Amino acid sequence: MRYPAEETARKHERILKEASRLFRERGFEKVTVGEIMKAAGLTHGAFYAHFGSKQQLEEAAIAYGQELSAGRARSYGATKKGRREYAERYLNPRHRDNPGGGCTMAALAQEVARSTPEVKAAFEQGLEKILATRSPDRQEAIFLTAALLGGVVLARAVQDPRFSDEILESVREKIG
Amino acid sequence: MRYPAEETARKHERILKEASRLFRERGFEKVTVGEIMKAAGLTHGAFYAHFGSKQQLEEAAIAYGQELSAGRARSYGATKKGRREYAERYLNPRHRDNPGGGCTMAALAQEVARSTPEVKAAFEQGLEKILATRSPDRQEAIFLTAALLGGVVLARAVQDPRFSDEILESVREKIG
DNA sequence: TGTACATCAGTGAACGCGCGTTCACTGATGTAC
DNA sequence: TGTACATCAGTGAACGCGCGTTCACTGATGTAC
Repeated sequence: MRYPAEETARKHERILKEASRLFRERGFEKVTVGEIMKAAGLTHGAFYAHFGSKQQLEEAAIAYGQELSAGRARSYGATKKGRREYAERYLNPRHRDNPGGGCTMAALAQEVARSTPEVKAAFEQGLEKILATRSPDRQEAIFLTAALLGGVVLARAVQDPRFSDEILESVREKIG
Repeated sequence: MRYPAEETARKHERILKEASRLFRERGFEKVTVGEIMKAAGLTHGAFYAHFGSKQQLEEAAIAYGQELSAGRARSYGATKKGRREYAERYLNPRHRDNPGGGCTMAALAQEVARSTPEVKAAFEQGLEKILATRSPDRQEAIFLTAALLGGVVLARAVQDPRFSDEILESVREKIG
């Protein structure tokens, strides 16, 4: 049956939000269209009224997730203090243990690297926004982003929790 | 039919090598057992004479890839010069454009993070070896590894080649 | 303002493909005697 | 040293499951008059 336009828009947003979260938690491949729709409170068939394909959803979810990150990003100028605060928030066990609520790049950058030009473009556009927000010193912003990302990615990939903590702390101290 | 033990060992090694390369190029999920076996010059059915499952091959391939990296790693002490040389080799367009021949962590760390404890343990063991080889200053080694990794991961995930080069250069300069 | 009809988001069954895995079979190797 | 037989890596067909996608159908919404 037909639904009010406003309600449809809300559902569309919900699909995006849940897809973004699930993709960050488990990666594109390990999340099914059915799961996403279930998380959004719908059945899988309705998916194609909102997105042309899973591929296109991935694109939209990356854009959505990067937009979230850009919204959370704060300028810290290029001061030591600002940078340290940034690092403490990012290189944090809470962030490490909650990829679904965390940075899209730290969760999906490698899958994006192997994906379509469209997905990479969405990632890139978001990254540009995040860099611009973080610092007027572009080189500094790029370096900080790479180091933070690398720290969280490594911390998530190891098995021993103490080693993982050590990685977060080491990168934090060297940055700060 | 039965084959000489030595030949079987060579084939086993070939499967591992090709799996490691293909996984780095395209990720675990996008490479099939059939493709790996074809690359190794065999048919897919023979796979289960060498490995218990695709999962177990992933584990072995991570260990294999990390071993390769550890073998390539060189100690640079904690000197500026050594560090700069390291960064120049790692944060390099050639490395960026050749994931199949490059660092396993830069290609697969995020998939490892979502994988089994066994795969993460194999990753971790390799990382420990690489850290020990790189520098006696452990904190320094961890930081350098994170920054290098983050730089290559970001450079691979963006669409614009000039932006990608800029990322490599920025991280290189800030490290050096 | 009321009526007739077109629209379209949503449901759930079904389709078809690809993939990991299994299996019957082969035949040279390696071993027991 | 020779003979008989068990072993087992490899082949290629087949299986079965899960997934993305399609489709006939529903019925309230929104629109035309």
